[in-house]
Amino acid sequence: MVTPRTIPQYRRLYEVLRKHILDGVYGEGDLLPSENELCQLYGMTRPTVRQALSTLASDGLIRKHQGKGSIVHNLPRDIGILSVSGTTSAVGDRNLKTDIIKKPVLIPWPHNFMFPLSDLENESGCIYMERLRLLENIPIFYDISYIGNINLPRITARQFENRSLFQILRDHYRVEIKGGEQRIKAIPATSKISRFLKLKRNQPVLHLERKMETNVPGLFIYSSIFCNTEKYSIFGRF
Amino acid sequence: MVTPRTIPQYRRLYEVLRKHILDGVYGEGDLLPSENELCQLYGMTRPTVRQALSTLASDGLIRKHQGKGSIVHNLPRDIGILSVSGTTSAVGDRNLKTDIIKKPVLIPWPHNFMFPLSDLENESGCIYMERLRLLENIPIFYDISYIGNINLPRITARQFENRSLFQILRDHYRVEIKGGEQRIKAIPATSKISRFLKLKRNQPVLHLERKMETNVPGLFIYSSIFCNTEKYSIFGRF
DNA sequence: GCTTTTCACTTGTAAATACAAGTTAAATAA
DNA sequence: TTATTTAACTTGTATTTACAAGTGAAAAGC
Repeated sequence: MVTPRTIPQYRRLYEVLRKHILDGVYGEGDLLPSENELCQLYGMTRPTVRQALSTLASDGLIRKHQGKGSIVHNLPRDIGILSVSGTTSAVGDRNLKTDIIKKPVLIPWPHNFMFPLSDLENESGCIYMERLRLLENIPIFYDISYIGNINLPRITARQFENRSLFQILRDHYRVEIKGGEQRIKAIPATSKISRFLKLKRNQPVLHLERKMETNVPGLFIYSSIFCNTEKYSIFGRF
Repeated sequence: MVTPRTIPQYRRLYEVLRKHILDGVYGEGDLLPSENELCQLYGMTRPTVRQALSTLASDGLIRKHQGKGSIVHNLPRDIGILSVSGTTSAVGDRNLKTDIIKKPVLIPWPHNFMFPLSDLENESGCIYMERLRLLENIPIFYDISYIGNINLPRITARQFENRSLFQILRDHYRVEIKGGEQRIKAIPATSKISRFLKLKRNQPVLHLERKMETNVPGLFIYSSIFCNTEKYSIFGRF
């Protein structure tokens, strides 16, 4: 399997600090312990600590200032699906409910798929599902997912209501998202989309087409997401 | 001054490799020289080389594979303003023309500005300008910029037609973009926007509100960008 | 001919060390 | 008291060294 037997030290420290920030142990504007202090606290050397901190910085959770230190930033209050970086999808899971529109089924890939496919992907078909994600009972995302049918036994039998797709992939199949690419457009709502997102016909909708890379070679996850941005914005860092 | 007297080695290597990739010296799918080879070629050590490569990887220009090497990815064919990361705005400068709608002027900040402002910013006002950016003579971006009026002498007198705003800030004021945050929405085109972007009224338009941080403390650059995504998509990596 | 093993090469992780450069506050001098 | 200098912090850059782990092709064995 592709499972790393041991999680790297810098990764562990990253997870710990990330949790502390999100849990509020370190609040907005606080200074993190200095790199040397972290070395002592967690028994690592500075390059290792710095590797963890630089990941936090690229997540936008901290800001580094030469001579001062690392300052907690933690501001994402809008919807943040743009950054699936790190470990979890960045949406605050609090009030996000997921409705399954179409349960996962194994089908051939659609013709003229939004991204080019490899031969292996084409041969093995894809697992298709549709979900609706609601924030405070308002439908926000209409999410169509395509998962390459590569080494994911019994995935169509799983329950996707409560846990997120990525959580299941991580816990049961050790699949992690490493990164990806996306295209963003503003389009008028089709009748289908307006029905799901409870919008008027032709109202502007954000359309995201995403290709996500995983730690499993050859396995990609694709999403076509339609997003009602009337009340909420998509938030991102760069 | 905030000027680094010497550009770090890893930065120089990053710029060189980036240029080579964008110029096609290394093509899509090619293997970059191995880290050890780059060490020899440029007279650096491996950590330094790796620092350059990891920046390229996060730009999405290469993909690293343990045991194999660094593979050139270079696929951004869509418009890539989402990632101002690195040195230049990521739009291919080839066919991108810029029209000045409103020349830069010093004004007070608008009421109810899209981002909260510091006291210092509020006191000193902002430099305001409007630009229209055309791709193959089709208006794509209607860009409203607000620059904190902090230590940028004579900026309102400069020519913004040819060089990009960020280029001028970098060359003349040594201001570099370090990162930022943004909100994205799909909105119906107002009459003003539809006029500039040559669209029908109420047609969906992508709206980006961005706050960019610089290497100058207290200096932020804000943009409100309206984007015609009928023909082109916004492209991004994560 | 075919499979298996080995080996050389790649990137990944980690330590120990050194100095440069920005920041802040205490100590010093006017 | 006020302004300046110093010193003790911080992160940034860079070298050197070592071993782990993934990849792929050549070599060895069947």
